[in-house]
Amino acid sequence: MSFTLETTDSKSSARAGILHTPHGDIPTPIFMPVGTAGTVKAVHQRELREDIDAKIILGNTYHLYLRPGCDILRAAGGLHKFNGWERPMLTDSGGFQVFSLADNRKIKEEGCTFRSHIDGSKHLFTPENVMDIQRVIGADIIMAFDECCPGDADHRYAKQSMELTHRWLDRCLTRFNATEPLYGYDQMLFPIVQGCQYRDLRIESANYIAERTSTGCAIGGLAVGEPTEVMYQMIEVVNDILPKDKPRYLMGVGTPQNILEAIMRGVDMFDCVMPTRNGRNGLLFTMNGTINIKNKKWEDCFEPIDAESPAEADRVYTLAYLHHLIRAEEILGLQVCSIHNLTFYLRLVGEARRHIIEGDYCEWASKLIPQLGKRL
RNA sequence: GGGGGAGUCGCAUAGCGGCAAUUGCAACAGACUGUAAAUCUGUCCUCUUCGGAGUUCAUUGGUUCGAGUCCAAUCUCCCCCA
Repeated sequence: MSFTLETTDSKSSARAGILHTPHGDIPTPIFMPVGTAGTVKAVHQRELREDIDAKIILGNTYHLYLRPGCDILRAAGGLHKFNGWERPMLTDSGGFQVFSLADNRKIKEEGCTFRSHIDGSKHLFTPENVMDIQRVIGADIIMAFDECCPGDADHRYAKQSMELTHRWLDRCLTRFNATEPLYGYDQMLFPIVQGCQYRDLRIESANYIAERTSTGCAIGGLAVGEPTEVMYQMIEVVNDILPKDKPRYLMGVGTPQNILEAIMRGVDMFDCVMPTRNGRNGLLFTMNGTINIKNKKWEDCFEPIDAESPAEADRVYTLAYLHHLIRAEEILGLQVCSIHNLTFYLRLVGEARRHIIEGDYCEWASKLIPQLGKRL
């Protein structure tokens, strides 16, 4: 299990590579569709494989632990067997839920206690049991348990939070190294850089993580309320320190523009709920900007959603029809929007990779970024 | 023909003397970044320099300081009995 760095752009930090996993190779830069509960919402696996051509999808430790639970996942033989996805998977550790479910949790040195959003029951997540749960889920790449620090945290809080995340990382590593994979293939553990929007903390954290990874590094705690420019600066600071021969995963980001900017700064892997969630809410991403398909202006636009798309839904259905589906709250509308957006995201990173290899990434990206931000 | 009931901002509703007027739907926009999200927010009589201003509750007239609310007549619709 390793990472092959193929090309580094001469005018930026952009890279093209291949991440090797037990369930297949992943070309980078890559976007990973989010499948929190063991399913990419509203998307069948056939479409995920054949139309979208997702190389790797995510699952979530917190959500899968609560439902269906470890007993079922273990009995199924892991999440790959349970949901039938034969390509690589990555699980987030529940660190994001420390942030997003802040009203239902309490952080302690030992770990984080959650009040289940499903039935109110209490659950303690520790670095140790989060490793154990991710062994049971069996994803190819698993994440360290961290605290995703809010973007507006003050320096004092951000420092304490980062130091806690570092101590938790050491415990994750100890447990991970003391346990064996359950299903006959290796798993990779990615540690996570924190430090909020503070340069000194990001530097400290990047160094800490760089010394402790053997597989890849994640950058967390970004796109959580701080200005976009600050996020870009933090990515630069961190990627200057992280090992060049290992993949860098920017967690939870982001818009198409964010992704191109981050690739330029040396990021290799992305995930985000944006294409699926915004898709279900009627927002389509295109190379020319975004479309709010709910808007009246699309009611009589009988053009295909995207005639050039590899996804059948994009070629077969028109914008007017999709407008109708979403207006009528038909389930197919959610499916088509999700398929469209994910196909777009995967094509975007695929194009990025091609331009990195061909040597004109910066020209291509700088021209495209302003287009992507437009509203159609 | 007789008796009873009802007319409120696109539709459906609330309203029982101090109201530009409740709620739902529809409509028109916006938000969404390691998913408590097929969710949430705003606007929704007219004009506005966003402070307000002006017209409203079938129609007309009346009572009252004040009427969507009370009274009378008219118009329309629904139900029951002949």
